[in-house]
Amino acid sequence: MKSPNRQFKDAIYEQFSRIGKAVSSPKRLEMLDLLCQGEKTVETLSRETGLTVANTSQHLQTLRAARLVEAEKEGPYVRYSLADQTVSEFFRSMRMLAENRLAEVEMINRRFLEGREDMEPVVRSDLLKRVKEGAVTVLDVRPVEEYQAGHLPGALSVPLGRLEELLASLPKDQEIVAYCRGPYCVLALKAVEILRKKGFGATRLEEGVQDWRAMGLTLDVGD
Amino acid sequence: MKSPNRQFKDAIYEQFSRIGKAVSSPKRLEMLDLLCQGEKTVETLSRETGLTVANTSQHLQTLRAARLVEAEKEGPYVRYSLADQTVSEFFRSMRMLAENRLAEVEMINRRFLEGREDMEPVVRSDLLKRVKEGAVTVLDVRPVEEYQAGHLPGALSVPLGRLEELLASLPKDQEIVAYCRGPYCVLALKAVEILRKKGFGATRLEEGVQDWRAMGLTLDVGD
DNA sequence: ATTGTATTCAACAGATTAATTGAATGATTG
DNA sequence: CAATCATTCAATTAATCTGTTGAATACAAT
Repeated sequence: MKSPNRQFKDAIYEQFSRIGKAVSSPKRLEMLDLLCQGEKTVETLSRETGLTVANTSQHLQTLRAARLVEAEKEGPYVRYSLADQTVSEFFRSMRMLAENRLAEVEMINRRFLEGREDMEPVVRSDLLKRVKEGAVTVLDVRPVEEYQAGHLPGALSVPLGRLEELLASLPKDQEIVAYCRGPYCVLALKAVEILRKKGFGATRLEEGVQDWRAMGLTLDVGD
Repeated sequence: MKSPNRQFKDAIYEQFSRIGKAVSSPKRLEMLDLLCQGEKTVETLSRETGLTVANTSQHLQTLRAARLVEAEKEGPYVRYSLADQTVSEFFRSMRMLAENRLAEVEMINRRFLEGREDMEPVVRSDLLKRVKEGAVTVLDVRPVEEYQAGHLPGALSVPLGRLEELLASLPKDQEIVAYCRGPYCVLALKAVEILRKKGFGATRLEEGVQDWRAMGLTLDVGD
């Protein structure tokens, strides 16, 4: 009974909604965010999200059905990764829409950061220049694999768990800037807390590598 | 029992998912797409989408709860409009992700366009220049209100319903280009069919005004 | 073969959602 | 004041989705 025109529209928007359905679950969004940092196994994602492995696997299959991620068997593991760089851009545009439009996001942020107000994110405009001049040390405090998948030029890989043991190799008299996965990741926050307690002049960089990429800056890959 | 860290993450992704939930329904996406063309009343949207008015109203409230659209009472009507230009950009990024990643979209498109293969979209690179030179006539075949909300510089407003009566005023010897809401809108397709039947040299422009805006081009507003 | 590990499948209960219907609101017009 | 119209609300049903559980697969290592 439907006109071909309506059939066409229904079919098209039905397809579009596959993307929407895939990103309508908080946990899937968390996974996508993690995958934006680099590929990960089911188990890793399960640990990071706090879901059971079976549940994680199912969510990943939902994401795969929407073609947002891809799976690849590697040894005993299955490695999931973003299907495409445009997925990362889409996720970022969604994140920014939420930040712009949903006042709740800022409220939650503020409440969580309560008592760490002094953690103002540093200005990033001339950061790279200062890194090159050796005037500042930039730490990538994410897991090593994520550092290898892409990091800011000149940044050192110092996973949060190994920060304490690497403290000795850091310059006491120089400004230190730590970054992690982005504004909603706590790794850099914790790193700065530790560094300050030990007497370092440390600040947090709010942006993650996705943001740098989106700003048109090139990233270093590997070691 | 949950760590504050986890509570924070859950809360944040919960917020992000509000956007995702809002765009997880085909009908809501169709509405958003329509609202990208300009503000509309509940009734108009109901007519365009083929939903009951009550159902349309409910979907609009879902969109409003996610802060994607805003409602404003105007006389006996309630006018809904996009909350923000970034919503339009987000929708576009979602549309393009679907086009890139979901092969089904192209298949549906091709099947629908079957038999109109000659409707190849025109190259747009030098279109505006040729419009200025008067070498080509551009028709905006959407409803007048949408034309007024924003249209290509130099385009004439010729709503599809009034095309027949306006045929006489169109140049027989000149190239005519028709555009509408975008690649998934059929208005321009129909316009071109009619025009060709009457002996005009007409082609279709696949991009809609959102695409032009995204390309950084300015639009004309009003008459 | 057997064991162990990573992942996936299948089935279920509980929660959420979409569409329908009919009634209610609320403002404007006669 | 009554009537009309656009919109919203409330209640219902059918469908879909999430997370859990326990079993099944696939594949190395022993």
